[in-house]
Amino acid sequence: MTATPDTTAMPRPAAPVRAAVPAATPQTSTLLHAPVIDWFAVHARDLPWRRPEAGPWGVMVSEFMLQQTPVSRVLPVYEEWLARWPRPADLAAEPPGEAVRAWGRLGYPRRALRLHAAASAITERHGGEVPQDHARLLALPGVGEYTAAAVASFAYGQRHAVLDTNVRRVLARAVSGVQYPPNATTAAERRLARALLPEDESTAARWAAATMELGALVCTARTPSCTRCPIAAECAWLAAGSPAHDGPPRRGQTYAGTDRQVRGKLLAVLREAVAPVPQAALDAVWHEPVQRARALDGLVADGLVEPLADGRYRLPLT
DNA sequence: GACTCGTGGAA
DNA sequence: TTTCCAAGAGT
Repeated sequence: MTATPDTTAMPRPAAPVRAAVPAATPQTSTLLHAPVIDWFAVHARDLPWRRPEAGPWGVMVSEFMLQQTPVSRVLPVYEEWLARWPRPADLAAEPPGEAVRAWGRLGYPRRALRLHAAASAITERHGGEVPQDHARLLALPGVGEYTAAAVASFAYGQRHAVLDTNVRRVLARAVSGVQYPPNATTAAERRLARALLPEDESTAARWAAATMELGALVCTARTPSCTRCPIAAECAWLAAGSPAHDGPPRRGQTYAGTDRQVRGKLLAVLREAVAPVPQAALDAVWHEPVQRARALDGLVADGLVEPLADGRYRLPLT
């Protein structure tokens, strides 16, 4: 286990005091790796994007769809998507509006637009092959720190810290001894995740998938099944008596009455329509004209909706 | 860092 | 019924 420097600029006077995170010693790592990886070997779900035939493109599509959306709702859309667009170039060859339509009700439809844009970039810049390099993945539209690491790790077997909400929760409990991680990912969490990463590349990739799956199936947000947990004996949170979360409340998301709800209703009309939609059809989805106009303007600004010269609207052709 | 951005199922 | 929350990214 190599100690990773946590700063790139070495001379730094008055380094900030770090939170008292339990040291991720080599002993801690080796203690956790085997149980979690062995558990994964037995309990991993048979998800289509984990099968060899999915390939890097399948992995990437699944990662886009799974951003803030549960597996159960992604499954059918994923299958249709890969059947229709088996390669990035297939998707890039169609208008972005078709991606938005096929996205259906997965939510956050800008992800569909970004996946289409990513497919175009892959086609143009990478010869139609999903890049392997983390930096090149990160440069694609809609690919952030998590997704770049996930594709590099799951599709190409590389060694990366894959920090999603599941992994963050597992580490918060097992190592840091708290019920929930902070609202936003911190530098301390990244340090911890990197320190816990197995040295061996393929082991690291399995560790990433295994910790994620553990968080999804056992170490869940609401009612974790600690009796089924392979590392219950090592869990700092359990050892501390499963103390309740303290600190600021985790942000709830109100939805009713927001612009997001209005945008969703507007876009739903356009997804179902086979021809451009007249203004009146959009006016019918929301009573309040100011908010309705703001939502529609936002959709146009985002490139999710295309206004026509005759006053009608449609999903974007370009 | 704080916000915004959809949707629907489960507790 | 209301609340929570689900493999985040971009601004």
